[in-house]
Amino acid sequence: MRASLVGLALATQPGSGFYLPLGHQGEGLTQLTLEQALEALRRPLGEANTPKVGHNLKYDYVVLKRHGLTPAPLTFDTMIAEWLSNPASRNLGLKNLAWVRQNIKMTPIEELIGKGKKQRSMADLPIPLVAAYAVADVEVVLRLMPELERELEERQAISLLREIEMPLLPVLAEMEIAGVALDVPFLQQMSLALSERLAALEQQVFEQVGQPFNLNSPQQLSEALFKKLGIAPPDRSAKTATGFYSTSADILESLRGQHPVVDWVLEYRELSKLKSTYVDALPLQVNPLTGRVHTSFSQTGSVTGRLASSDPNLQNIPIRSEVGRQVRRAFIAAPEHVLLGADYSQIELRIVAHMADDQNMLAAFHAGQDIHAATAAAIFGVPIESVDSQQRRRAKAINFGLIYGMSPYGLSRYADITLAEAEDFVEAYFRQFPGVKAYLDRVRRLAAEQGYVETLLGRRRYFPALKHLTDRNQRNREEREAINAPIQGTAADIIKIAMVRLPPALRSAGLSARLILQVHDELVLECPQAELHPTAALVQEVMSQAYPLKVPLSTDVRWGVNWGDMQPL
DNA sequence: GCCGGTAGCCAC
DNA sequence: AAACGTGGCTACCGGC
Repeated sequence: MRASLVGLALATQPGSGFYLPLGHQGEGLTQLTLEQALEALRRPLGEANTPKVGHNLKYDYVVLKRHGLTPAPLTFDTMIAEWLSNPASRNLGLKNLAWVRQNIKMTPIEELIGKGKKQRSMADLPIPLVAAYAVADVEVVLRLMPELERELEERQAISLLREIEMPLLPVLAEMEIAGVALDVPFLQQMSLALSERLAALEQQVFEQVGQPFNLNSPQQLSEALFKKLGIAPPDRSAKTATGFYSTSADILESLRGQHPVVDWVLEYRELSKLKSTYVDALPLQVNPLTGRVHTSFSQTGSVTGRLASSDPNLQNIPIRSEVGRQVRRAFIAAPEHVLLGADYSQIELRIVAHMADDQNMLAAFHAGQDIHAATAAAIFGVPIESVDSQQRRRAKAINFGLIYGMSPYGLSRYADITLAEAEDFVEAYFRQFPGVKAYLDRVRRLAAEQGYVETLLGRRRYFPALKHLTDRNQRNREEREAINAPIQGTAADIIKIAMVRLPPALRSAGLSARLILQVHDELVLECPQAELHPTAALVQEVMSQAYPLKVPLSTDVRWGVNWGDMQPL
């Protein structure tokens, strides 16, 4: 969203490439103005009978779209293809890919523009140099494509590419371009208030410790707490790799009540995290041209099929604490618009119920029950109406643990219960949900035997070494990853289908809402106020019907003028 | 000044 | 802090 167009390299086959210099400093375009050149490109770049392929096409799409050009149809992206073939690939960059797959040594970009402070723009280089570099890029893509296509067919991933990932690409690009509005004065006011509170907390801590130090330094804080104040570390082994006693929130929580500074440090940590990561950082990310924040969605950034968001990451905006929720209130709708949020309810557990074909779990979802309460009722042997909050909380921990490939040990830690209790709960759980038990055993076996696991739509994650692993820790870790991947990945598949279908569905219905964010199980749209109800109904329909399971895909919709205060529809 | 590792923590 | 999955960002800190 910040780049400008310097030139365009195109090729129809290896050896045919050419380069159009469009934005070089004082050179090029001797015959045409930039506007004329862009106008001449408009039709061929959009020509339906001429498929476009490339590497990291979302980047090209965003830059071209900002210059008034919409490349289409986009049929093959070698970066996405490599990632689909192996989501753990470390060769997603074109230069790496060319080397490992074609033995082609490509010139690193630093060799042209340098790096660090002295880095220059492509626009400042001689045109022939840039032309050679850019043409190599497009020709290598054409050389890589047939091999990747064959491999995807072999691995039965070609339909994932054609039906999901390639259609998703322009959807993500449009979301990035749309961006989201931010209430900067609101955040600035918040920043001042946080500064005051942080300074007060810091003073209180310094007075207790007897001297000032850098409260943001875990090492200095460790010294202060466990040496100067003589607080007893809860566990001799709780030292970090650097030899200091850990000061993590977990540890500090367990020390509450032992010394007043502990509460102050915890509050300081919470507030300084929010201030530095969100309150102060987000306003700096507002694009001066659009006045909005444009995240970058990485389509190849996870091993499970999820998206990742960066610069800034808008998939980890706080919500759980009250001050955190305040940050979310800074994300606002444009004038005359509202934000529409739609999220899948318990999608991962529904996927487990479906894939495990567990009759008890399927029945709970069919009955529309609160799944954690229903789980508690099952494992504690009480009627669902008499499940208390502690039972529900423990059942919820087990359900989460299930998705993460839990061990009783991990559960005991997370749910704050003894190991023996955790073992009892897990045993009761599997007795009540035998289909789930059988499913987990099956996934572990398949991961080892065939060397991969896959989602309902065939997205694979490979575990080539699992069969031979003798290291217990390593083996258990890979088994947990193998259990989690099909669950998390199927949820990712499903919301991607909804995202691909939503824009044409909105267009057909004559509605002008735009997708602006995706947060794994949630979509956020910016919607004209007057169109809220029909849009909400359509979004709910498209999401719920994206991929029919044995249980309904329940979708909750909410709206608000900001992302922090949303009310159900 | 740049880079990478570490500690810690935000989200789903 | 850890044998419970997937990510990204900030501050610190030491090396170059």
